Amino acid sequence: MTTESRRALAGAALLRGEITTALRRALLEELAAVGYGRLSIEAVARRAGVAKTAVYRRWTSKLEMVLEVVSEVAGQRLAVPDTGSLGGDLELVLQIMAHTLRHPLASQIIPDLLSEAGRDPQIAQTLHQALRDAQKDVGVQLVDRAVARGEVPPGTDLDVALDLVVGPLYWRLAVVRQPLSPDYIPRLAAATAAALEKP
Amino acid sequence: MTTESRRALAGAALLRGEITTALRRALLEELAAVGYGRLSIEAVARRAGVAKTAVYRRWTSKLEMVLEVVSEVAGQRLAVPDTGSLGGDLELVLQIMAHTLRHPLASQIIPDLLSEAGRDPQIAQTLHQALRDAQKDVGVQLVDRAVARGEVPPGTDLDVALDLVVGPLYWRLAVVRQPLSPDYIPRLAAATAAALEKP
DNA sequence: GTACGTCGCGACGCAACCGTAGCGTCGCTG
DNA sequence: CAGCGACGCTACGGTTGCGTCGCGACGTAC
Repeated sequence: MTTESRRALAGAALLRGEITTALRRALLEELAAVGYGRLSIEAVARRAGVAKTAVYRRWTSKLEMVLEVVSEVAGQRLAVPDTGSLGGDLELVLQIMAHTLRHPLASQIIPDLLSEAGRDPQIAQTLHQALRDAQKDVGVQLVDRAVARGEVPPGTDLDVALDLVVGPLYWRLAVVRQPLSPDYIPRLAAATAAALEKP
Repeated sequence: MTTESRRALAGAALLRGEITTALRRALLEELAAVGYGRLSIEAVARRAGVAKTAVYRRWTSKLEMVLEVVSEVAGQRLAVPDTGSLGGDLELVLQIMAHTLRHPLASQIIPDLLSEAGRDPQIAQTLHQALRDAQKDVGVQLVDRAVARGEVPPGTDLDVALDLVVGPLYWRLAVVRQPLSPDYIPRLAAATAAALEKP
């Protein structure tokens, strides 16, 4: 149940939604600035301009707070329109990915939490759940379509295909952090399409 | 100048190499266990079974310690033998990468530090230097050879090519952390070769 | 209009880590 | 063989974050 709905239902003096919003925003900013490891509840409250107890009234721990806020952001589904060809679909998906990974907060938070997922099973479960869902979207909307069009053979290994689509751009933007030349994404899309089309 | 060479040169009562070694090892273990953000010098010394001052005599800060130890490990060059075909070379490189990324310490430390590199320019410079060198090795030994063989066109975009080789496996092993099926690497190598061979 | 419940806020004791100073010891130097 | 320099170790004050408690304020219900 969201804070707002609770306020609407009860009409009583419950959590003030404006402060919850400020805390959510402050959490993401702080997460990007110092990372999960160094994240302190004090700093989040300070950044939101709010007392520490405001946090403890809403979440019981740093982990719970991060999981709730992040899973809400990460849970958004992605609709990929059908452009009519595998190459076109690929280019569109890569453009969307690039747009997301270029966001200053996202480009810091995503690699940080993914690395933390190697230590904390709860973070791992939450993030890998979100990843799996997002990848399934891409797999269904992109690979399955290409199979239906006859562009790729039906026996295509979905595991390899997904890694081929997502891996290079993530490596480039989130790991090596090099800028993209203007025609990088079209080239990458073409090369990836070639990899998928060959049996 | 290394500790050992200083001892050999001066013959005086200098840093004991055994303790330096224990600290290096402890640093890597601690780095894998808690990450750079939470890393404390106290914990490293404790893990090495040594007093805190032993650390401060060798390094002035946590950052300097990490940079020194990590850059030594990361600086090792990679020689890729010529198997005679692009597909064979690719499969070999991917096998070596997979072997490295499966090491328990490396699989934790590498993503952690790479994510920290987004915040700390010094870490970024050190790591991206190492990455650039390693990628150049792969580029020269793998792509250039393929061009010489006539397997790929001379105008191949090296940026895209390198991301295509490294990205998918890194994504799979270091980010999603899913196990590899036995024929995953051959399939990935074949698909990547197809992506490179098409102009 | 009054009483009650929940709010945000500042203050508190506790624990961990930082970086440094003083101590006794060991081994090379002359 | 005497002296000295660098060693590792224990101990210390200062800082930061944790999680909790009691206070006054505010709005709702009766």
